[in-house]
Amino acid sequence: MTDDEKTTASGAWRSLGDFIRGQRELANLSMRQLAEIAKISNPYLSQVERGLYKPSAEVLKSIANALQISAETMYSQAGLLDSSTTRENSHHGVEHAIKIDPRLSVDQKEALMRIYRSFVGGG
Amino acid sequence: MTDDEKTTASGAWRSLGDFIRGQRELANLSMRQLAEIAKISNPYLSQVERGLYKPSAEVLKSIANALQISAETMYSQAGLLDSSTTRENSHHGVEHAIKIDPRLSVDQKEALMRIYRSFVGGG
DNA sequence: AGCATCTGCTTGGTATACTTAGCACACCTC
DNA sequence: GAGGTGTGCTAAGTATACCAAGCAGATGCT
Repeated sequence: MTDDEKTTASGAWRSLGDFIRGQRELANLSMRQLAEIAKISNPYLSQVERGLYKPSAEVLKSIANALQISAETMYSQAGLLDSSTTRENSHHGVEHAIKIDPRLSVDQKEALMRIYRSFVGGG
Repeated sequence: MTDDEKTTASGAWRSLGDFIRGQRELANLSMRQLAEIAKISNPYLSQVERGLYKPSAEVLKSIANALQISAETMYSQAGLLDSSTTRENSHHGVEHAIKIDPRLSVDQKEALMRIYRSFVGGG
């Protein structure tokens, strides 16, 4: 590990900072302005842009919001969305949909899964 | 502010915890097992599931990974993705997924639909 | 009974995300 | 020149995310 690259703020987070700074300059906002809108402190924004800290998802979302870009893009830049999972959920289709349905209880999910699997033969 | 509802862990985070616990039970994993896979400590997982802490996006992603669900779904549950990005996930979920599954026959689809609707109360 | 081994949870500490106050330099206006 | 306002950055503190050690109850085995 070099001095340039601290354990807490290496690689991806640095490029995320660059990305944010780029977007901020593109929007013609000063650090204090953006910080104000995003409801974070300007020193903190400074550290984030230079890759010294890895901001929490909440902050990330807030910044994305302030910069008028989608939170998804932000997370993607931050490496928080895995490449494969980004767009297509068609992979697991039914099973995935059952899993994440908030209206089903655990027992109901298990029942549906069992039936579905018996239908398609797999798994 | 009441004693039941601490400032740091109210509302949305609690339901996120419930969601995680549900998924964990669905996968038949103990806390220690899931914690092991997700590379977090089991006490921490305990607190998260009970809504005492709001986990960072990294942890969220790791848990999602361990539970074999998409990080996007996780963030969505955590309220970290704005409404616009939630699109195809929970909205037409199960019914749509069943409809377009090529491995199911028409009869099987109807059966699954009937069961699903009976679970969620007719919709 | 007694020991082994699960389960989830509590406690107390460390690491780090985040803030409030303030520095140093640049560009104005008087 | 001195004072005012803009920029980004540093330093020191607080809040909180996260971990290691260990407790209490449930189950099972001999």
